[in-house]
Amino acid sequence: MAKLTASFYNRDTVQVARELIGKYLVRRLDCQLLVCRITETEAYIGRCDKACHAYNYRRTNRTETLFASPGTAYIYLIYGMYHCLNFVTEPAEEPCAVLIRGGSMCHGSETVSQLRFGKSLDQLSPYQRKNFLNGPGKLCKGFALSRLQNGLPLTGDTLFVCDSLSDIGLPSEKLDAPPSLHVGKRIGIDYAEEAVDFPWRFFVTD
DNA sequence: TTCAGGATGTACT
DNA sequence: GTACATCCTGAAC
Repeated sequence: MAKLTASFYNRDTVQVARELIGKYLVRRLDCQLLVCRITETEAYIGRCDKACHAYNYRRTNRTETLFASPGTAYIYLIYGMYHCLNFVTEPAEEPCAVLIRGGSMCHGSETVSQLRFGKSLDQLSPYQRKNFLNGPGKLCKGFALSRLQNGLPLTGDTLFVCDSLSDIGLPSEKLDAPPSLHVGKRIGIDYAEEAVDFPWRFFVTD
């Protein structure tokens, strides 16, 4: 299976965040594959970014994973009940990561529906279908990701990213038009002073 | 369609 | 004690 290697993540964090848009996030759960196309990311760079948990190289139990090798999953609990999935970037000891903020479902929808809502796909309201994976907490819940998966290597078989669905033996998507990439300010970091204005969020619209 | 408010636990001061 | 890289529900429009 062709998955992105550590060298993909071992680069400038903003560049990695931009290039992750449109790639496929794959989660192996028991014998099933859950797959979505990544539609929204944000870059966090510890050496200069007050919004980053490891700003100014602050190293605590929670941020330890951010200092790990590029291509490691950093997953933490937020607001007491939700989790956020990040990919560690740049060389080890540089605390940088890309937050995966949202996705568009490709494969395994029924399982994800059960994980998210405890209901079958055909029992969901239109509102629930529309807001299936459009947020970091939703994506983690739907893909069964929690702190148990913190530190997992993205070069393994449990969680990884690939360029194309054919890389994992699924038929390719046919998109009506190549989605256009948007750039903007990051979300939910109003406390971060000058860093609130950094244009480090990337997303596509449907 | 948007809005306010509450749920919830951990890290850090 | 306070803040937090969020989400859901229900009420009003």
